[in-house]
Amino acid sequence: MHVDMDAFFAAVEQRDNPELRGKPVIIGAMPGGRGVVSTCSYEARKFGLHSAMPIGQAHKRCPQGIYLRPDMKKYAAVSQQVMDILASISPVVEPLGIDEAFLDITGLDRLIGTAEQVGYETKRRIQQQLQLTASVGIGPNRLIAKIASDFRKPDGLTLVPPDGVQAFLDPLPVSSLRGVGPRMVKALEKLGIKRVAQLRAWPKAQLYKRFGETGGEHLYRQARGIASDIVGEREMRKSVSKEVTFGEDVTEAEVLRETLLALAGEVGRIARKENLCGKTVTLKIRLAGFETHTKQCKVEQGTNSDRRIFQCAWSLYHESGHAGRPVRLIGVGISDWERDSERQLDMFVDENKERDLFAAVDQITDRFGKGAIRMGGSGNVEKKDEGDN
DNA sequence: TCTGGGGTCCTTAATCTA
DNA sequence: TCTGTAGATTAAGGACCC
Repeated sequence: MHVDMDAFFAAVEQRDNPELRGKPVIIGAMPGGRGVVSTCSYEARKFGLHSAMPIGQAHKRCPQGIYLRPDMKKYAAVSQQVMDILASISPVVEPLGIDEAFLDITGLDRLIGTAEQVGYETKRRIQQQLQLTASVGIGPNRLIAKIASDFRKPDGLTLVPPDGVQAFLDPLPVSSLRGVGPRMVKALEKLGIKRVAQLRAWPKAQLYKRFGETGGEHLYRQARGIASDIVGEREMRKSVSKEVTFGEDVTEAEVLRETLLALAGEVGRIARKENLCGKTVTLKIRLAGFETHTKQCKVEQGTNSDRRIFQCAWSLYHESGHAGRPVRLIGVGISDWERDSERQLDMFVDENKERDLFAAVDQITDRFGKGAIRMGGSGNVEKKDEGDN
């Protein structure tokens, strides 16, 4: 089962401010500045507004709308309440972003009822406890459940039985499928493919030829409703990053330096809070004209220090060859986490540099196991790069 | 005309390594 | 010890998602 909150940010604001109810509410950038619509109420959607629309365009179409900046702290708190309710339905909940989640509802018939009854009960609890509506999709796997929750929005419930998958998918536009965005839609349209049924008619070999092994396989499976039915925990994050778009393009090095320093501080703070040390630092810049570049460098030892992150990013900026050009956006991130065992081994080797090499090898083997080191043919000792040791 | 911020995953080309 | 090569890794860009 997939549960998706309706117009989440806007709905929370409307719930908490009765004067906003029934009105077009737009959460995102403020008109006049740079930015896009994050979420908007269904009243605003009547004017053609939608997520990711440039804020100027939105304001043109709906000048009477109420424009608000997002209050992420508040939404995160409400999100936690939603997740708690979902946890009261099933022990297996996999959050997906702030406003949606997958649930494994296998075997709940004795406890709550049929799959459909589980869906309605979930909606009822969210409505009663939080005064918010959610849309629910139920299917034999993640793909079908996810598409189904989108099928009757807002406040909808769609159940697709295993033998109804193909009939459900066939008439849908290919853009309903996961990973099919504007670019892929265009590419498929060129082949005369607009709906899932048309996609399904294409042989696997042809799809492989046009979209590569990964892309082709992905399309082939999705057109047939084949996907994983495993609901699990959320995996560990793979990167931490912060970026800002300036109100006006910036050329002065001092402003960029100060900004980068602040961003590196934010990244470092989050990494330290989550006990993560990254071995790769990435600088992102977007120049006037929306020309975007990233540049990364490796650090010998994983880091989450503000200073170190900033130093790397700042030298990357100078190496980039873009110094002096007007900058629209600047950002920095870290990734490629250092494993704990890796750090311990590095520290141990550092401490023992001056000692007899072979005595050190014995000690390392004692402490970290035989797999931790390997002797090279010319007698050099290398750190082993795989395995938990 | 305008295009945020925080992510993930894929592709491609260059480089390293067994 | 030298050399060609397959496979892995890295760096950058881009598509996509919420």
